[in-house]
Amino acid sequence: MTTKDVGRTAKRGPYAKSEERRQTILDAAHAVFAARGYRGGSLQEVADRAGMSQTSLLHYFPSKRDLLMSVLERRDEITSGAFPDDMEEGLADSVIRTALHNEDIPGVIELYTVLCAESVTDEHPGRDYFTERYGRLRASYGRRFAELAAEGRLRPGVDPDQAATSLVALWDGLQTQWLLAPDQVDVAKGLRGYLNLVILPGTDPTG
Amino acid sequence: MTTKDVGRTAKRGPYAKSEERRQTILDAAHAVFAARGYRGGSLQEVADRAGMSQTSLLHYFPSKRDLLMSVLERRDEITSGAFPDDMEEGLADSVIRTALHNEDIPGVIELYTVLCAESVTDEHPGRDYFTERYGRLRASYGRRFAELAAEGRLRPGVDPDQAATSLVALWDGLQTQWLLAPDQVDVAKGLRGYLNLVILPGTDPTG
DNA sequence: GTCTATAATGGGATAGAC
DNA sequence: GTCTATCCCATTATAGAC
Repeated sequence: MTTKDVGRTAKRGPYAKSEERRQTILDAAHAVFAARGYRGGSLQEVADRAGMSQTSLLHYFPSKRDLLMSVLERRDEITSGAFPDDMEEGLADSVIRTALHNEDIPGVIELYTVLCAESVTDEHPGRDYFTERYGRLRASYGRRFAELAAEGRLRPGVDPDQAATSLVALWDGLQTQWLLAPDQVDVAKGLRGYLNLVILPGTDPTG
Repeated sequence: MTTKDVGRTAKRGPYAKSEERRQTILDAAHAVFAARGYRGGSLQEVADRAGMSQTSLLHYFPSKRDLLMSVLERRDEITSGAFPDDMEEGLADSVIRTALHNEDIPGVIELYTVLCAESVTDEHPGRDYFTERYGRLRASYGRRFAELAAEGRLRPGVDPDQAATSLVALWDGLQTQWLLAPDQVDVAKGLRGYLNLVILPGTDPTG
């Protein structure tokens, strides 16, 4: 959205076409890395998809590593709405909505699952990104669960921070199984099941 | 164990040394694939670790793909005891024990996490292995939860099959987070937390 | 900005001597 | 069984013409 607006408001600016080109490349790279991983995907394949030569691609992104980092940064924009801090929506509803939303965007879950696990390998450029991302997610959901606990809406004995870690872990694990057997695994149902166990029903409908 | 026994009982047989060599290679390949993934790891690096040339390695395993499949098969032996069908132990205790056991074997969790996610990429040789493995795990744990349900020890409203899927998903996801931040994530604790939510205490101490 | 050409490196796999 | 030598292919990245 931000990008398109730039394109509209600065259509004749010196960077308008260049920015459009960058977006095309990022789309292509997203698809390639999702389908083949970072190490398994090649700049040539990205260039083919983007309709340009491999060297032209390197004019916009000076290295494969840079390209990956830009893809990861843009992923956050695509899935924004995924984070629980954006509205007065209940935690459970927010999570389920985001899970269903992501299933509808081709390649988003593949990219995330593949690159995340690949990032734990030696010298992988995406490692810091995922480490920091998980830290943020645990802290963010931990706060939400703590709020629920303060309202007496967390099941007794459940630790907010552990619930946050487990929610994120469950989500990731369900997506992995879903990618391998989409007919046998229902991500949203699994998340709902967990959240129903942990969160007690409240009088406030927005809980 | 099987391998060592073969070595002992057939020490002077024609295949004893060859089998030993194969095990050395599999150890090396396990370490390399765990640290760099399948696509990121090279036969040369495996050969270096095993103390032989890359071509000698290919004498024992005709292709990189064959090597990977053998590593995956042997992984099941290394982690045997991981499956809940081997003794009269409670489901929860069995899971926790296996989780702690795996943490102590260097590279086992790395290998599993990295290769599993990598296997969802295009034309990855490990894909069928992980798809079938998940199918077996869901079925196996699904039966265990169903048994508990029949004893009235599953929390009302919890579906046994969904609990099985979720347990496996949670386990995987916790391991991924643990690999990226071992000081901030406790796999066994997270699993125990989930199992305590789902399984009700029983009079039988082995439940 | 885009391309061709190419450098520089590394990959998996094969042939064949010993 | 083990090695050297090599093939053939792919990769990322750079140089430089246009």
